[in-house]
Amino acid sequence: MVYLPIGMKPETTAQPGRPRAFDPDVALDRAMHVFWAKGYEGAALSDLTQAMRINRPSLYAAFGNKEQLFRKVLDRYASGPLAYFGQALEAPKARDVVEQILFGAARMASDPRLPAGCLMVQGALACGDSAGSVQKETTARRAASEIALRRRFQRAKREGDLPRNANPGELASYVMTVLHGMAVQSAGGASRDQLRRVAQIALRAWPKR
Amino acid sequence: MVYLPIGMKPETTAQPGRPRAFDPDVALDRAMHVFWAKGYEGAALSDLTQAMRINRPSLYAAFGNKEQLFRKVLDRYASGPLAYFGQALEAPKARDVVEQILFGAARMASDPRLPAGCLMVQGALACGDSAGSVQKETTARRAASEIALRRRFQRAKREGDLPRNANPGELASYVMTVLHGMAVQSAGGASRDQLRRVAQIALRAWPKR
DNA sequence: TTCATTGTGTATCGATTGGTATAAAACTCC
DNA sequence: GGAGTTTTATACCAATCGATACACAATGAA
Repeated sequence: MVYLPIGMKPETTAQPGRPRAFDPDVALDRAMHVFWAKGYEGAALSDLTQAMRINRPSLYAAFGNKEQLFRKVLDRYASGPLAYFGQALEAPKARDVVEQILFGAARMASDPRLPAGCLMVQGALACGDSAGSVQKETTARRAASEIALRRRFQRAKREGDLPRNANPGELASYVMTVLHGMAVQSAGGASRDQLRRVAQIALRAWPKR
Repeated sequence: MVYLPIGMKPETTAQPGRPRAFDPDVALDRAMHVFWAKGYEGAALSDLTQAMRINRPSLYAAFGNKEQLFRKVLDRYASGPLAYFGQALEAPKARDVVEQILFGAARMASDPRLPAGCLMVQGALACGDSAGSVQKETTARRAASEIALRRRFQRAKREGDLPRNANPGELASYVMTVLHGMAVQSAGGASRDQLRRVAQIALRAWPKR
């Protein structure tokens, strides 16, 4: 164990050996775009290395293998394009949470700088046996988001922010359903305005206070 | 051109050559299950031939190639498991149409005899370049369903079945969004009851007459 | 400089992919 | 019983898949 000087990141300490010629975060972003657009199975290693502008051995040395790279991409996706979801959970009212999630999805899914749809949905929705592990991973992350949303609605119910007969689990499942449906619509070419109109209609199902 | 005897199907006429040892429709059903569970790219030819219980040359002789087999599977899917959609369009009221679509989806997506989710959604949502053609096909079919639904709502509006300020296009887009979202939820393991509760909530957004 | 260490680039690995060539088997027609 | 025709079964094809071996380049430490 080496104790690093305070305030000095491990990445910036001088390491012996040849320094890498690429920024891992930039490479991850490029890999994210490929997985996002083509899915886990549809993204060939040649597609990834070409987009990441690194050679194959560099990819394996820096990220392990294709599956581990995908998991790192999922982390980066969650803390990047999907960050609006976690922020939405902090909105003061449950209704605001839902609005921010649905309109945030409409904004992200139609960002011209990003591929259409949602990586958590189309990354590995249905795939062969060799990708079963990453399929479970994306499924688990979607389920985790739904649980977080349910907990948020449970809190809202305690705070009198939702009617006493409201069912937080069902409401969370409904919001996630609309969210995932918007991802499919986006993958099918839906525009930002179309997605926003869908979000507007979906909000009409929200229980009156 | 050969004129066949009246009332005699071409398939039942005696053909020269060795008769095929399998029922093409049964084989198609089995192929449908594979594509449905694994997606177009995730379904290897070895998976297909094993499930269809035919050899590779028989598959190519009977169905062309993998892509043409997938398209034939899509046709069979539309006229089989997805038949409830077309029937729902014939319901007398727009509200009944939506109910039949959403609850029909809940029933189909959780049929234990069928794979989870929806083939039109997870068959080729995001895939590599080689599958771009089938991706366009599934996208086009989803869009065609939305258009059919919009036309049905336009008719409902003319019939006074929907308020004058209702927007058939937006309503159709909303219903398709919920439908596709339910497919994702089903692929993630949602039960029939969960899907039905989601459908119930989604219906609360429907405009009052 | 010299050594140790790490990243880069090329070339390749075995396995699997979608797709066929070929010959035997099973039928109809003559 | 052949002749002609179509399907089946085995074996195989080139291409691509994810993953590496190896030699060399580029750095820090001694």
